[in-house]
Amino acid sequence: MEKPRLSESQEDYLKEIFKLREMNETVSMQDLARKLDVRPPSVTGMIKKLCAMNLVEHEPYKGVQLTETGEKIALEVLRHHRLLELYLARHLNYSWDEIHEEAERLEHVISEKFEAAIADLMDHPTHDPHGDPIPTADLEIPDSPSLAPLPSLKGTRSIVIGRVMTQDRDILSLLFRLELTPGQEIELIKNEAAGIRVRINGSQYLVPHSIARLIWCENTET
Amino acid sequence: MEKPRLSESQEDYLKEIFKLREMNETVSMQDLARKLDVRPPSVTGMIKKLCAMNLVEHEPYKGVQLTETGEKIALEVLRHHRLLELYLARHLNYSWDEIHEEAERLEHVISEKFEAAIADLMDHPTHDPHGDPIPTADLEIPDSPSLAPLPSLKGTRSIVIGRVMTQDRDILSLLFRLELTPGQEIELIKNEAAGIRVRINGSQYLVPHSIARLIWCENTET
DNA sequence: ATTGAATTTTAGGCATGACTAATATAACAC
DNA sequence: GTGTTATATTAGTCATGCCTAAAATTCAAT
Ligand SMILES: [Mn+2]
Ligand SMILES: [Mn+2]
Ligand SMILES: [Mn+2]
Ligand SMILES: [Mn+2]
Repeated sequence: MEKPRLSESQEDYLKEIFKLREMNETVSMQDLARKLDVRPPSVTGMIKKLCAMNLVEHEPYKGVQLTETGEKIALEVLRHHRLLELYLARHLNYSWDEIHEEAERLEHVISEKFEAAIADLMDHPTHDPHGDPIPTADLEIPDSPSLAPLPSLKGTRSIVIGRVMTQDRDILSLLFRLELTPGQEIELIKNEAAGIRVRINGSQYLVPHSIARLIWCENTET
Repeated sequence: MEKPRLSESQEDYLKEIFKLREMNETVSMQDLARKLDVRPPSVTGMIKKLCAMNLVEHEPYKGVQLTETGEKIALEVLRHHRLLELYLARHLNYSWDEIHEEAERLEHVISEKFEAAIADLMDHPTHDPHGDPIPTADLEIPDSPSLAPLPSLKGTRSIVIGRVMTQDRDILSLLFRLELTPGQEIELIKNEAAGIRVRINGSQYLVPHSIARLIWCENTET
């Protein structure tokens, strides 16, 4: 059993399969093409290779799945990514919307030593600035509070944002200005046709559904 | 005039040409092949491309030279590399012999934002842990004290190490154990056939010529 | 069951950046 | 000057990872 180091592309494929699997039941070739910003034939080719390496399994028209080994690698890359995001924010004064892009490149390039160094420095954090869980050093996903998308919450009450499900710079920068960030306590006023009305630190907003559905909150039963 | 981002390979070629030029009068295709650890035909091919991009000039059997533009890029990469080395040593607890390898990969991947962030954090340093000058943000080489290789120094006197001319991990780790690092004051005892006899912090060594010639010292005229 | 649409794969190409084997050219020693 | 050696180039391959155009397959709706 060799360990021939994967290419950046291959690492991104595995990582993306993992992330898509977290959301959807099944991961299609097209999903991958969309997320990775390549054409479908490229996905076919790469998946074929990853299959041959026993990193993924593929049932045509049914979906792609990671093998044990493939998942380990995906988690390794994800750990790099999320540790880096937090590090850039905390230690290098990156703003909320800048960290993803930089981490996307660095994740493939840092050594295990680098990973360990920043993890130590930050006291082995469990979540990144977007609320995404950071896999532990032995590649387990840390426990997270159970979360639900903002539009699914009923009643009028006070809740806490746990995670934002986007990496889009424009949306992130908007969320930041609206103080819609993980850890923030918000008051649920009313679920209206156009969006969710909330109060945050005194001021009231109507958060459009397109945005509200990206905001997942701690699901404290009333 | 486009700015199509160079590949890591191309950046390494430019950087290596610059570094070789600092030492030797002329830079041959073979020098490059050796340093970059590729075969000569690969160099021919790449140099041809870099010529077409107006980043280098090449007179066969005479040598390779950077153009203005090529040199700017080389300095940019070199700045990344040396800032990173210092950063890894200072902020992430890397040892002297580990920094080069990591910086070699990171240098191609960090953004200008990252560069500026670590430069700020370290108060715009002028030299890396090996004593190599760090090009400034506007890509000038900072003034360094005039240095000379240890074996070339005459007389018996006290001098200060300014720079070590190697990136070899084994040699670096040796130098570190012997306290032969930039900033270190050493006492020149005698230039012998086998090497240079010196006293450092009380103890005496015979530094073999193969190593001594890598140690450049501030040339304080007696 | 049939048909039309969506999904996926095949076929064929292209750019990069390496390689080996063979050839050409310059430099140098006599 | 000639011949030998070091240096450089050419020619031809290969692996990656992407692409477009076209064909195949499955799904879904009637
Ligand atoms: Mn990536
Ligand atoms: Mn994140
Ligand atoms: Mn490099
Ligand atoms: Mn250095």
